[in-house]
Amino acid sequence: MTLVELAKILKVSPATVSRAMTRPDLVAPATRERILAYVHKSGYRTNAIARSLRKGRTQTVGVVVADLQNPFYSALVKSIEHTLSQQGFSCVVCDADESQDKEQASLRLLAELQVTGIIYAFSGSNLTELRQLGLDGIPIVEIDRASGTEGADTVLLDNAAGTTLAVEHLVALGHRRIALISGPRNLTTGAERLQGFQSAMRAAGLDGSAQVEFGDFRENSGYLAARRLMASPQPPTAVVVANNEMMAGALSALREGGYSIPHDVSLVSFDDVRWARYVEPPLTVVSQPVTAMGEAAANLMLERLGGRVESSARLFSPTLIQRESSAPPRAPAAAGAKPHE
Amino acid sequence: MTLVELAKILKVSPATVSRAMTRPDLVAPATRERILAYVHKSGYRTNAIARSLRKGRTQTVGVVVADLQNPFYSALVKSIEHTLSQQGFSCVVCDADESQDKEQASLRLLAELQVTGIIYAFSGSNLTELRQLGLDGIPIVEIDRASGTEGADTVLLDNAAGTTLAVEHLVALGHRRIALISGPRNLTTGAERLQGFQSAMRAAGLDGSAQVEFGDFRENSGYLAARRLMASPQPPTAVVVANNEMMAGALSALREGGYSIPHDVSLVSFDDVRWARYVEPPLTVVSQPVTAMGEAAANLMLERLGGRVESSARLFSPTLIQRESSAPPRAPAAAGAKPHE
DNA sequence: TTGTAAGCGTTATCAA
DNA sequence: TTGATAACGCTTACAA
Repeated sequence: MTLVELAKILKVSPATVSRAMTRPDLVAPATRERILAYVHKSGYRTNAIARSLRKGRTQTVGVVVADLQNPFYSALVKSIEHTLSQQGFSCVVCDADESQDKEQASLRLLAELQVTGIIYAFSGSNLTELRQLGLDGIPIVEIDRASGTEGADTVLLDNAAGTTLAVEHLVALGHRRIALISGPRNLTTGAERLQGFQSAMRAAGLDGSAQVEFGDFRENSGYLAARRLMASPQPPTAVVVANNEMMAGALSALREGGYSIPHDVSLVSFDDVRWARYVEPPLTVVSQPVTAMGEAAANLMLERLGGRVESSARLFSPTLIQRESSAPPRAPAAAGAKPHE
Repeated sequence: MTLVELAKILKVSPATVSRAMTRPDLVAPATRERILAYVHKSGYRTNAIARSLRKGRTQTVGVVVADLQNPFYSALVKSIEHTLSQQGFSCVVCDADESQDKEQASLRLLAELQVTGIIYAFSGSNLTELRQLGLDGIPIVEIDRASGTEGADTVLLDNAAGTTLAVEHLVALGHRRIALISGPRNLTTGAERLQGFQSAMRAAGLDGSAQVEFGDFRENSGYLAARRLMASPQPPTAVVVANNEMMAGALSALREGGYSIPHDVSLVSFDDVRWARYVEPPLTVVSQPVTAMGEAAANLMLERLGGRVESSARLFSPTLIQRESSAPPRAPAAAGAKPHE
């Protein structure tokens, strides 16, 4: 059923039917009621494709995240979808799978779909290409990870504050040999968490470069990094892990190695995902206000679409949630002390 | 940049440009190369909206799930998106939030968007309305939960086999007082898991109706159900939980109540989500082949769009993964025995 | 092999 | 207040 057919049946012009639905005030009450009644009865639904072509814009927002299965991102997407759908927007969700190729392909597809805006968590694509992808002129909200795209709104965590919180907590417990399992340096979440770690270590009079292992924010890289750390001549007494996926891997590695947590090694990770509190021991984590961040991203997008021109940046603060994976080191770890030697 | 502008610059007709991109074989090699070279250089991207309007169909599939944050569904969505995006399809993802209203609204939106098909996990909407939503004629693949919509393809788990597996495992361990935290009976996953539980109990000579508590597949209902069970005059020695969200709630309740697992009560739940193996104790679960199910759903959709007419049903089998949350009951639970009395 | 022209279902402009 | 008409950007008969 199309609008023209509807008009024919009702013996009015298509324009009138269209107006009755979108600008009811412009239509005489009697006509309006008659039209709306029939529209309702017939189950007619506007063809959004035709409308979009005519209006030159869609009611669709592209959402690109690095990994849909990471509970942090799925919570983010849920929150974004919830906020946008209430305003009549649909979300085309793309999973970049932490891969730049997939991210590029996704952005290309979104450009073709003429999405009215994009909310995305950068996975490393070459930014200059972004504009060439046909995405010029549409609002972009970057979430979690910034790409540096100019003009984009951002919804970010104060990442350095997050690792600082973690380090200070561990130092207060008496740890000196603190390691970091970091994310990639080309992502802001990787670089900033690393930087926060190192400056907090220096502030505590410790060497922040000594024990840093790099992963790719995926489970397996956390596993490997933890193994490397524990195999080193002076294994750390505490490890900070830069995201929840790598933490899962690190946990496996430590269990496999027979280490008791927090007895042999303390652990602090990012993201207060569901399982963090059910795990044994319950994890001390740096928590992000993920629902609020998703809402903020969606609202920034809505504001932009509503006409805001100047770009806006929202920075959220992490909080430390102390649980049982962090405790004082087994023996006072005097700097340079080498047990078993 | 539109196709017409492109044509003007290249001094060919729009039709030729279109053909060069979509049916290259119909264009003379020289013209074709000249066109494609410039298309590439200019960064021109087809306007999918215009194309869809003209062709009468989109390359967009609607995906509706009950709860994006439930790791089972996010894994499903990831798998679906992965498979479909490789074929050039986009996914509009909607979170029904276990609510029929939201589900209806989502389906309405998808109808307007002219999605070319819908993959969805039913949340209880009135089926007859589905057709009136303007969704008639497009392929529907139901996943996880069936609504009974005729003509729809289905990708389902053998749910009854799942609870049967759980009950048989617990009976073999010596349990007699086995309870179920069930999902809602109006969802097939709720009804079938309940039915499998009851028939397996009867097969073991036990009363399957005695201890069944109903939840809504969300965390809090699992918490409440577990509390009710443990407060009963004869608390169960083992509990089967019908999904992972309610399991999280049940776990909280049991820990709060000071019960030791599996010493005081054994636990078996559904869905081998990430945290099931990191939790203390690691959970015995009925596992679904979630990635394969997502792929199957996406492939059924692609086949349908490719022309298959007869409907197709894929049934997947659950497997039991034994971990440490299930063990023999503390004392041999002779039927009718009432310790402490 | 290429061009012309119609049309997909809306909405905006203008005229009545 | 309503209607006629053009246009959004593309694809596809059909014609040349």
